Amino acid sequence: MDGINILGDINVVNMSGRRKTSKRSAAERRDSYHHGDLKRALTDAALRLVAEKGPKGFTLTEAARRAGVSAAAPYRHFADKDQLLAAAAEQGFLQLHAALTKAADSACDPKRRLVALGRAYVRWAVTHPDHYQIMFGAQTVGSDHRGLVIAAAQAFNDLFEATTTYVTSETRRGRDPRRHAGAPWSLVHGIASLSIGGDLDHAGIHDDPPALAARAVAQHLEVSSTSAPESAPAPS
Amino acid sequence: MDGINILGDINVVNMSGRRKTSKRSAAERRDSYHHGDLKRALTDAALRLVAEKGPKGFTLTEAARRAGVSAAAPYRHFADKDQLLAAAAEQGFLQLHAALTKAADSACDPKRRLVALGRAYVRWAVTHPDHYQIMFGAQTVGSDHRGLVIAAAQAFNDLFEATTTYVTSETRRGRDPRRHAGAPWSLVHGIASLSIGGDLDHAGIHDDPPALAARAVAQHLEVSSTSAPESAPAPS
DNA sequence: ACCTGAACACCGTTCAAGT
DNA sequence: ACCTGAACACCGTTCAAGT
Repeated sequence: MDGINILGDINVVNMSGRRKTSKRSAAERRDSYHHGDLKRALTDAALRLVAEKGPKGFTLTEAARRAGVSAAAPYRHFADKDQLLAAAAEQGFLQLHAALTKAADSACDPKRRLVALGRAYVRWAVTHPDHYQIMFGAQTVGSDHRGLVIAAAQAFNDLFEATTTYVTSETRRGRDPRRHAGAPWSLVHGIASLSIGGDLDHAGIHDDPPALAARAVAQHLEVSSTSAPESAPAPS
Repeated sequence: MDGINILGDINVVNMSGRRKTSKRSAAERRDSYHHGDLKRALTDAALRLVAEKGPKGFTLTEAARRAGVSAAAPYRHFADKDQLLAAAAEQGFLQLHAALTKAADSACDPKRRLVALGRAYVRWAVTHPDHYQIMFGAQTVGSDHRGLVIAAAQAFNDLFEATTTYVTSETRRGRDPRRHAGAPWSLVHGIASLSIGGDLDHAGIHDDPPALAARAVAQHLEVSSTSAPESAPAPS
């Protein structure tokens, strides 16, 4: 096995020792009968298709074509089309979780942390619109994909934890702090969705979405606070 | 023409005078060669399909089948599948606009009005999840459907107007009040989306979504205000 | 003016057969 | 263990032909 997988790109894997260097298209990159990391190649293709043609532009056949395999090949790795999308969504939630964790570590103050999380959430969403659309297109809840549900819960839990910490530190009655997480979560998801959908732009709201999120979360936590609402906080 | 159209349901229209009362399925309701109001029957079928099987459960063929016509018949009324969805989305935005207008009239105080709008927005969304999913599934922005874009703008404008009125009445610096509409809009859209998607429920947030919206908007407008945040305002 | 029937390309999925 | 090729049902769309 002399093949080397390059994560995040189509793999040039070969069980045999042959080399073919004349062509570079996805279909030509495969030297042997076996692909090597078809699973990854397919989720990557799904992301690219969504980025190019929107959520409805993804088809299993086209993804297989781009990966250079037959239309039946994906079924060795995914039960069906939805399971492929679920796998892509899971990837997304894991990345989002990582981004949120990193943002949370950068702030000690409970309020600043929640603001940082809101900004990081929206920033990740708008820089990965293809992922984000798949994550909330394939309904996370109804999915029977175990990993997806867990990964999504982890990402959302980052917001919940920060909200809980803030609420219990600031408020006199700390009962049911989970209840207070609905608003900030909805706020950042709404900004992300409307921004990716182009609705904010179309309505004449051209603010930088992450900055808008930071401002809005800060304002929501306390009306008289933080930086002046006129000037958005500087991105980290 | 003795046929009478019943808005909001499959029509029992006939150009001829024949009657057929034995069956009641959609396919059997049509007595004559012509349907009568196929356009409406198709958008209704689309809504029902989305309600039953989710946004991906809608197919033009199945909608035609339920309306009792051939798969080719819809093309006399809509250019393609997306145009049918756009028409359904337009209906939705008109209804939402009406609901918001009604809610706005019920409150004079700028702040209470914005709160009422937020509650009405989410209430309409969660009581019409099929419509709402179509409205934000078929991306409103990129659509070449003139009526849809206008209807959507009207609905959003209800929120903008109320926000502008509030901001200029309350704030010292009233420049660019449109900018302040992004947060409340994102908030109510986020609550509506996450609620319809089942994510809020799944995360253990079982609040009544309209009440959550009212609370969150009120809190966003001013932290020390209105009714106690512990008890949700009573629905109108 | 509106609808049907047949046709075509394309997609999701299955399965026997290849490597 | 992984992939291909052929097959089938189904969907979107078109068009000539019916009422």
